Amino acid sequence: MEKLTIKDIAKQSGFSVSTVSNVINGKGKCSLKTQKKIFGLMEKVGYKPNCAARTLASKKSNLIGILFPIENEIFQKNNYYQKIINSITSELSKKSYDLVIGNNIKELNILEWALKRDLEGIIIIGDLDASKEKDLKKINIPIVFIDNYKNNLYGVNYINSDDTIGGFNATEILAKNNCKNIAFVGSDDIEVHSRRYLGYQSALIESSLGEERLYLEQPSYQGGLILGEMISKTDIDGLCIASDIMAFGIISSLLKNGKKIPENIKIIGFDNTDSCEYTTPTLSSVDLNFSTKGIVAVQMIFEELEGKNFLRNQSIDLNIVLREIYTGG
Amino acid sequence: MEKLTIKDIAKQSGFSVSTVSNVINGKGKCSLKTQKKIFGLMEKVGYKPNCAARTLASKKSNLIGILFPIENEIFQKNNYYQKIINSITSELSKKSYDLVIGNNIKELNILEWALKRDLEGIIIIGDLDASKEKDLKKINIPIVFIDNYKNNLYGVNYINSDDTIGGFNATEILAKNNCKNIAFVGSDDIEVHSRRYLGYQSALIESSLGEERLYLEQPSYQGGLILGEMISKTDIDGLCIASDIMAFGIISSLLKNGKKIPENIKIIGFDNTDSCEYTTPTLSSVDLNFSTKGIVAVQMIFEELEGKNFLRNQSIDLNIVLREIYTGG
DNA sequence: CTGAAAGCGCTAACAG
DNA sequence: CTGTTAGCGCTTTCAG
Repeated sequence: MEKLTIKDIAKQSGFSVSTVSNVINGKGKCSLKTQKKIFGLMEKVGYKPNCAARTLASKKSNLIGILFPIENEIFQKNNYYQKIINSITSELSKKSYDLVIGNNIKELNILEWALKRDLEGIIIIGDLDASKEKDLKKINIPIVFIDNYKNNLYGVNYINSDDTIGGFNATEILAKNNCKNIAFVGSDDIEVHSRRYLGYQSALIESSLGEERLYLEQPSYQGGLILGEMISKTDIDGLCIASDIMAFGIISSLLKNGKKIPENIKIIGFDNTDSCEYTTPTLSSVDLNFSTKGIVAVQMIFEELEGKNFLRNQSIDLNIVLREIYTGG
Repeated sequence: MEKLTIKDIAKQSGFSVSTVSNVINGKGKCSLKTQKKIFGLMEKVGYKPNCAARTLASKKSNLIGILFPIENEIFQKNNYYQKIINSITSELSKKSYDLVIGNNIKELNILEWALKRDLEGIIIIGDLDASKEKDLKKINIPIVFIDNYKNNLYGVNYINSDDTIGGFNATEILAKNNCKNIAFVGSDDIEVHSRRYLGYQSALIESSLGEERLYLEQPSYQGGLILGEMISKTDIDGLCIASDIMAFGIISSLLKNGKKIPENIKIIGFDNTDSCEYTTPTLSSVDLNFSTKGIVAVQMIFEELEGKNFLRNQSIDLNIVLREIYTGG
């Protein structure tokens, strides 16, 4: 564990400290020769500028913070983390930024955290306690919300899916596959579910299909089990379910009640969780493109950092992954 | 975005900078009164010491790095991230440390990363490129490997599961549930699978059950599908499968070939992925206790940092989660 | 294009 | 118990 400093590089290369610094940061103009010499030496001896010193002197920490809704079960069950984290870190690495994870979002004072770590940007997944919103206003670094549907805060960026279109498309696919009695399943508690329901409604009208059928329950596997029991006693032949987890519960109840899937009932869920591939039959589902959201979040932050910022409310296309349940087995 | 410094606190409290610093860091002895006054003021004005300055002066960055095997599919499918990250960050928050995620493990020079960020510890999940091992030797901060089974490196800590016991216990449960022809499924490529196989072998002997039956394939859903076809033509009535993902493929094939689960075949998988709860029937599985591993990793690092370190190779108990497939439905 | 010198905010001796 | 002061390693004026 050597500890080379910029002075060592200056001495060994024969240039002054400030020249080395300029070369490293691409400031001031140095001859290409000088640059090559200095970069060459740095590479050779394995020198990397110390982040703390750099941050202290320039306030550039090369650090982006991320906050997860650890108390939110839906997020926890969705393999959100790896998709988001992998895409964010790989995008950040292009400019050699690192990602710091906020300790326990409940107790964390976001403003103080941003200040003490000199964060250059913050990405927040899901909903945020209303009590923290006022903190956000005092923070003057780029902030991006992903999948937060309250988008009423001034001065921050939002990245979401167009859930209404998702509901519409899913329902339309069911209709095109000869479903005549399509029901919608969701939860009262969840904002996005109501948007998906809106899409469902439009699609019914568009397809001239009869009255709406709405089933509401807790957004859990258990909730799904309960609804599955009820639904198995109806003539419903198509289901647009706002959450895969609920869908799995419903499927379980339907199968136990002798329904055949997809012969009797065709189903499309939301979230495209990994489990969709592993159930029998496999489940078609609307993918919310977490990876893309992560990449876009980073790009937004960098753009705002570079001054070409205009705050945005961006919608990321979703796509429906069709599996057995759709194809008709 | 105010920018209070330690000087402001010193001035406002009437004490000197060093006294304030001492109070913050619990160094030297200050009267309780002084402490209360200073902490009270800090709280009141919302002052938090700047990390960069602190790190520069003391080398204490309060930062732990983590490296994920982003190229490893098995890890990606296992909801590893949230369990590990949640447990690690919550444990770190007790001492107000933060977690930094390493950019793309492939290109990352771990030593340089540790040096430039003044990391105080590193947690590495899964296998590491052999090419990076030599880097590790030059790093003199605590390093903990989780679920790396090469444990042959000197000077680092390892946290693993006792997979042999896992294989033994799973097989024993099947035997006690009247399975007479129990087969083991795994993949040649994966180190831990062979340990689980060892446990399976012992359990067969222990239960005086006939000859071993070993099925090897790619550790994927596809691999499972292939094996399921083969297995459905045999008299096997119990399966110990070293990977849930393979199990899901096998189950799919078995069901399609008219086998009833668990009536005809009882199955126990490994990893206890979320999907186990969502399949019909639900799948029993050996849980590898990722959360516990995360907590223990942090504790090991802190202990080593505090000098009470002795390098360890610690095994975390695993537990089998029994679901429908075991109960007999 | 290059060099000298003043800090960034904090810690860590070392006096008092 | 408390105050002064010299850096930590880097960036950034500002002269040359």
